[in-house]
Parts: sequence; structure tokens; C-alpha cells
Amino acid sequence: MQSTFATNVYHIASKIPKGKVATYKQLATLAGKPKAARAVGMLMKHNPDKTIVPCHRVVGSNGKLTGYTFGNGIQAKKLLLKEEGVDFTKNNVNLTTSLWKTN
DNA sequence: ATTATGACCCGAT
DNA sequence: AATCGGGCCATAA
Repeated sequence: MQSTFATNVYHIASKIPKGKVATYKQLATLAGKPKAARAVGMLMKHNPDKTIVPCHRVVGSNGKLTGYTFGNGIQAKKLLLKEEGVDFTKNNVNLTTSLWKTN
């Protein structure tokens, strides 16, 4: 069992729809800690299960791909998102069109 | 229990 | 536009 924050973050991350991406800042904010973007990234790295936590759908607030410890790292992440229909701009995600909007 | 680190973000230069 | 530094959080060792 994990802390409430971690549980919240994982739960939220698991809700990210296919073809969309969320920023660490966004997850942190939704989890209740707008300043914990960093911690969110760490949680993603130590994510309990990739099947329920699509950490590849989480990018930097500027749409920049960061981290990813599986496969070829950033490369694999980029390809995955692209396959899911996320609009890409070079090595960055087009947040204007593919940012996950909660509501 | 304490220290150090990291898949971050923002403002300033 | 690019680079530098500082700040905040939770987790791992």
C-alpha cells in the first residue's frame, strides 16, 4: 500500500485516454500537490504496473518527452504516443491538440 | 532517521 | 532562443 499521493497519481495517470497526454505538473495538481511534479515523475519511474499506469502518456509541461526507462527510452515513448494518435512535433508533443483535458 | 537524487517547473540572465 | 540557478515533493538507499 502506498501513500495517498502516490495512489492518487497512479489512479489519475491510469485515466489518461489513449491519444492524449498529461503533464507531470497536471498530474501533480490533480493529485493535490501542484508543486510535486518532480515526485510524480519519480512515481512514474517506480510505477507499480505499466498496464494500469500508461506512464508513456506523461510528458513535460512544455510537451517535451522526458525519462522513460523501458525499451529505447524516449525513443520508444515517442513511437508509442505517435502510434496512439498523439500529434507530434519533432521530439515534442503538440499539447495544443493532444493535451488531456480533465473535466 | 537522515541524506541524496530524480521521468520537473519557473523565473531570470 | 538558449542557458543558469533556485525551489518543492516524494521515494530510494
